[in-house]
Amino acid sequence: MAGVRKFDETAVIDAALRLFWQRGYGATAMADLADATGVQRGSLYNAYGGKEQLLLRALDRYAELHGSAVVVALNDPDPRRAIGGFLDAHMARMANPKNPAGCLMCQIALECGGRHPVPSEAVRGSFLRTEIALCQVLQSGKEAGLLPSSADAPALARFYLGVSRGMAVLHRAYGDLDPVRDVAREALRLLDAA
Amino acid sequence: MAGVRKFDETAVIDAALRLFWQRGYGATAMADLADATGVQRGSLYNAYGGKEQLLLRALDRYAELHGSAVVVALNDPDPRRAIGGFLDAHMARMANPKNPAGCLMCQIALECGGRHPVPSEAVRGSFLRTEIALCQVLQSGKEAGLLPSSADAPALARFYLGVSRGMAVLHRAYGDLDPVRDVAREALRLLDAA
DNA sequence: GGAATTCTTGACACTTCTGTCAAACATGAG
DNA sequence: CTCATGTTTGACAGAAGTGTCAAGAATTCC
Repeated sequence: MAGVRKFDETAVIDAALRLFWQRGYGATAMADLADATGVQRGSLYNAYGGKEQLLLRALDRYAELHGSAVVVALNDPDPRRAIGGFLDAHMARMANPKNPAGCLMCQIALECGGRHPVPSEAVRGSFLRTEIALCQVLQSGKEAGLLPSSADAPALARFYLGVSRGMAVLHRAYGDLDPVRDVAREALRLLDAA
Repeated sequence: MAGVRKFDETAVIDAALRLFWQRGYGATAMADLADATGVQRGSLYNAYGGKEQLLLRALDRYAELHGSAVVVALNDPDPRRAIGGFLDAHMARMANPKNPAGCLMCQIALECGGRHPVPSEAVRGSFLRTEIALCQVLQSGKEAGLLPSSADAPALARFYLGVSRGMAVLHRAYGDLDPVRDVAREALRLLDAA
């Protein structure tokens, strides 16, 4: 193999991740990416094929960077701690001033919904995987007697998924973490109830 | 006043509402609006000034069309019924196949966050008003003894605001109302607990 | 009816974006 | 050293978008 790639591929994907997250898909131009990375536009097309593929790579990278904390949290066998950690992981991401506000997945879900089937499907898959992981924790907790037998694990999983998405929207709209903390705290109380 | 406006202004705003909701702000071109309404682009600029002002009008119209049901629901003195009605109003909007998926306010909150201060502020104001209305219902309910005195009305208000936003994101991502219903049902249980 | 005022229309200038390509370049294999 | 292969570069073509404007059209007021 001759003609070796000169730029740092991870740096390019990270820049794409950041720009798509900050500005959205449509408002991020290939030229912005070229500016941010110092890589020529032509090279980006050569290496990745186009903007949409770059978005898909960015979505994967996002899951890799920010999904792992979520997965770790959900490994806790105690559902209350697991869900608490799940919400905390989201809040930690939002509290980090290096990250843009909100959540890339929500951003893309809303912007690309319908109009860009491929990234939409990727986001849907990510949501679904989260839902399943939440459901497993809740189901196990129920079987271990840590949750009342009346608890509806699939519905609760969707609930906490929805709550986490709502937190991201509020963070983006308000630019403040306080309301987000309130949402998480109240949401968690649902597991204490019984 | 001579030279009377020929087109139906409400129809134009409604078309703008629909397009911005469906496609987002950036992806909707003035030409799309011209096509959708049969009004020439130049007339739209003459009448409204530009795209951003049209968005603001659309946001107002959205609040007028879809906010009233929410307000009515929150007039109920029983907080549980009020919040239930609040969530139902959102679900009724999403269940209507004539409406695009999700929620225009969320769409704009995410897309315009930071980059377009004026509409962002409009959305933030709408969120804030909802929060206040929710808080009042909860506070009154607390004072009437319909909620435990331990209930944190401002936090619960933010919680239900966040839940409603999360429901919109899930609706947009999944294109299905079932997960949304689960979220609402579980969220409402928080008021039963005590 | 005439005049003033406002709206409409189509065209224009300008900017921005996407995607492509040929030529120049660099590097590893033989 | 030479060649083959893949990368970089800068330019190009084309599409789409925004906002503006002068000329024409229509309508109300006097």
